[in-house]
Amino acid sequence: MIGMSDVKGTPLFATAAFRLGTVGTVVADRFAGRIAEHDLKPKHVGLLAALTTAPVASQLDLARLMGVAPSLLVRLADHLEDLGAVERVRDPGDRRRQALRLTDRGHDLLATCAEISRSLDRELLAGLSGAERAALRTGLGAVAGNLDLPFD
Amino acid sequence: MIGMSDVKGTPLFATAAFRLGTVGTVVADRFAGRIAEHDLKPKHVGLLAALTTAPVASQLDLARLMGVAPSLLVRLADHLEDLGAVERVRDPGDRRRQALRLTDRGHDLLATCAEISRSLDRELLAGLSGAERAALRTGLGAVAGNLDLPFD
DNA sequence: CGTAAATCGTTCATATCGTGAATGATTTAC
DNA sequence: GTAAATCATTCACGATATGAACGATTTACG
Repeated sequence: MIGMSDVKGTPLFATAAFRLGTVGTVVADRFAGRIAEHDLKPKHVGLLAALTTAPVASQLDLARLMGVAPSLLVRLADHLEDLGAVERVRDPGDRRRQALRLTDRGHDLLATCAEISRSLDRELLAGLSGAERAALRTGLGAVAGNLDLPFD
Repeated sequence: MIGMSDVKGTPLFATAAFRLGTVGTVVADRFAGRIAEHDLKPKHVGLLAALTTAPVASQLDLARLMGVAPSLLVRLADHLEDLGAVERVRDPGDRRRQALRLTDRGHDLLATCAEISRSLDRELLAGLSGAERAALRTGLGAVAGNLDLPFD
């Protein structure tokens, strides 16, 4: 009976890949709508968040971490600098490198985004038990690990 | 002691919103990479998939279902028509309406995408027990429901 | 040493994607 | 039977991400 299960295979709608892709996209869009009033886009928040795990990092390292082109990271950093959320500091040991540093305002903005995320969670997770929420969270964490995403 | 829990709140990285947004985005990107050789983008697959639940539907209905502008749906349908995956058929009862119908080739393409999704699942879910996978799937289904996404 | 190659940040041109406004054909309301 | 609404479509536009080119700096190595 080897291979008896999955003869037809999981239907497309039921795959984790399909559900993650569709649900993730609309969640990201909704998140984008809420942070727009703070002049932020999801990638800006991703950059701010990356700076909390790697307090100071070169722009190129950050670009690789986020999986975006270096030229894009420049513009993200420019915008965050305009907002006063990050500062560029030349690495004295290697003057090519621009390290990004979170300012107090950057921390504040990040705290605001965290509150928005929690508020979004209340809507997304409505009707789920505590155990179900925990299972979803750890499941997402495991998938993130398989994708080499830098989560805690 | 009202409000004692969540004094600091769930950290941003641990929120479902943040994890869904980030993980979902990279999963969607990876999926996009795999279907590219078939001349498809995620939205094309979404349209094909929508046609399996509503076998024939007007383009405007489909646009609303997918949450995209009607003008975009025209271009998605154009491309799928070029690929021979869908046919436009005028509704005889209301000749303004163009109904989209999946062709055999469309069904084939969708089956290919389903196989790609299952293959992606094997990577995303590596290391998760059967129970964990099931919990993740139902959790995603529940979130999809809270977002009014049309899943089974 | 000193020159060649690599690295980092930046700018720029370009491709792509999604939207909203305008248009034409058809249908519905009154 | 005329006016308003609906559907599909085209078009111009904004926004986003990329890769190529460039200047400044650093590293490798004859």
